[in-house]
Amino acid sequence: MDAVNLKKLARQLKLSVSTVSRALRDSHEISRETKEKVLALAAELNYQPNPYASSLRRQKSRTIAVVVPEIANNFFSLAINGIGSVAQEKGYHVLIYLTHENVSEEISIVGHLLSGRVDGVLMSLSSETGDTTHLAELKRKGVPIVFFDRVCDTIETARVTTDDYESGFNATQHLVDQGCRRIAYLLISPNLSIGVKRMQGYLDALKQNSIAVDEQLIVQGGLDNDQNYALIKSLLQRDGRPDGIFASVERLAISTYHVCNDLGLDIPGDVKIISFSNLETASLLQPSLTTVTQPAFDIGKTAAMVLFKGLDKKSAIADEHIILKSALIPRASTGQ
Amino acid sequence: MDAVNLKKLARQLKLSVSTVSRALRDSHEISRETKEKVLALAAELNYQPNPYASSLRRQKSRTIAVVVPEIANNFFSLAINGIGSVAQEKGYHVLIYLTHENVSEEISIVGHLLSGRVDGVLMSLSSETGDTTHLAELKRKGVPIVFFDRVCDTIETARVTTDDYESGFNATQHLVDQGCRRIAYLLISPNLSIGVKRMQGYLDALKQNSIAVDEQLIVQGGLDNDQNYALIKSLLQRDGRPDGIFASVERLAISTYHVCNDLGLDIPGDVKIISFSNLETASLLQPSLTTVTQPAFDIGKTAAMVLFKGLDKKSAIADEHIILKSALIPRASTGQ
DNA sequence: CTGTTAGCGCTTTCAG
DNA sequence: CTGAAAGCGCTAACAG
Repeated sequence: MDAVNLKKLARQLKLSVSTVSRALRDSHEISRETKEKVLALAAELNYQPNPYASSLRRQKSRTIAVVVPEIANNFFSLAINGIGSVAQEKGYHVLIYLTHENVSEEISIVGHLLSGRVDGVLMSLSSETGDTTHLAELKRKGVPIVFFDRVCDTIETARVTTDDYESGFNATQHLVDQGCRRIAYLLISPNLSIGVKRMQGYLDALKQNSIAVDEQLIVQGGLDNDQNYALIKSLLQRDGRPDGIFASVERLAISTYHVCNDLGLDIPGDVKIISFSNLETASLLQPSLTTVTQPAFDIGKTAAMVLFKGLDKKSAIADEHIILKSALIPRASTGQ
Repeated sequence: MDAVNLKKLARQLKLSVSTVSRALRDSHEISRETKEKVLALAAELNYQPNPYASSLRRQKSRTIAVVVPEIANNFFSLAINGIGSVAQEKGYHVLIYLTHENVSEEISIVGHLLSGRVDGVLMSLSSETGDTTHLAELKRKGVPIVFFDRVCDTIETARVTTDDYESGFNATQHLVDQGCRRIAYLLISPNLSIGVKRMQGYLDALKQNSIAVDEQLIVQGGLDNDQNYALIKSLLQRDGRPDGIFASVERLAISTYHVCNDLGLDIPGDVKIISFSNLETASLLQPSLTTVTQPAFDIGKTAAMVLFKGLDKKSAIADEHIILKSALIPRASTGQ
């Protein structure tokens, strides 16, 4: 009984379904009065077009998928905010898929996306993802993809990241400038573009300062916080303990704080720490963390804009790499 | 050329479209060999059913909407995780909508949801939401809704929250037990069920301890952190400064920390603080925050389960209030 | 067990 | 400017 559809509007207005449809889409080949009548009744009955009928017919859904490893993570939350802001403005709907840092889940999700459910995909890779044939397949099937943050360089499409190499370099240089000579680098996965590029910056900064690389100081953690805690603890208990630590992700910096706390190490007296982190979290830490802060919201927003530009023009997404600058912030200010 | 659909499979197998359809849905009225042949070809061609055709025909989309005020907020992120875990298991897709704590956005989103795009809605109200006719309308149109955390008591449907009243009471009692007598209560909106119920617990706890309520100690902040900072600062600079503060949301506790820091007030020496907060954030604060921790993941999971139960049975969602216990944790442990 | 048929609600030719 | 008709891909009667 409820179901307000075109047929009902047409019957009530004594018009054909197609005329009503055109009037609602503001077609130029409909008279002004007819349009007004149609719009008026549509508003009165609160007509909502059936999105699935429309999607089926037009072969586009005005829906995009956002595929991220996790959501309880300030970076991804902010990025999703950015994506949402432009999606909403463009009248697109956003489906969220979480891989939980898990390739098999990622593959299964990407498989679903072959169905035409979405017009495009925004994606940040899981830390387990090494092989990328599932992504190549998605691309091959013509689904527009834009990668953000954790990108895939082997697929010809747009990537949006921060200046990972430069900020890795600068972060390391910052520690050197503070007098550090034994600088550790913490990462969570060798698969991830971000960890690798930031590390390249780290290595080059060391070289430029004529500091020998000590493999022992490069620590690869994982997804398990307890394990990371243990790894970092043993790093800080070794003789020849590092005097500086560069954490390539926030979570590792937090574990480092906990370790220092428990070992009674003074920050920054005994060990200086710099990390990729968002400011809010950093400002909670005492003494506050020196951070490299990514413009997470803007990364999401930019990635979405690039995708929509492609969708609007119905052209393939350009194979470009957009790099947004992150900021090195020596000390997060506390309150205001 | 690509488009693998039922017609193509049928042609290639010399079967009718309906037989193929039934075989894929594992109907019991199809022979085993036919099924196997169909499944084999479907797998080979990597057939993905068109979700929109199916949704249109069946009038259900296997999609739910999650409407939340924001996403860069640990509680909602975790709740969405919980929702996602059960949605994925049930084969449902999750559309995310953000209201940004804004009624007008909420109304517009709810309006979209009248279209039949989703089979059900999981929702946490914006802090501005006073009038709820848009929600009543959604309910009236037959869209199943489950509220979680920030619920709407005037709509007959399921609500999932923590024990807001009890934990408000216990939090206040905890401060009294610590020797506090001038206990302030911080909230962000008088519209929100959570703020009100927690406050009722606060008031009753004071009464039970024969402590007079001082209206001056009930501070209503808002969405702007700077303003909250200022309000809390003036609260702590008054003569007759509170000796205990109960923040009904994490964000207000963090502002309180910043104020105390800047005013040189010792926590918990000068003022004791307890707040609804997640443990991870609390453990970053020094000295660590005494918290009331909500089972955010489980709240999301439970809300989703209640919704899916209704969808499975095609019955209306029961008008029930499910209450999950939150935990009062005197001190977040640091490391590990 | 399999096929034929009739739509779901919408957009879009093609005719007037 | 408006209408009639076809069809997007799938499902579900209804036949056989």
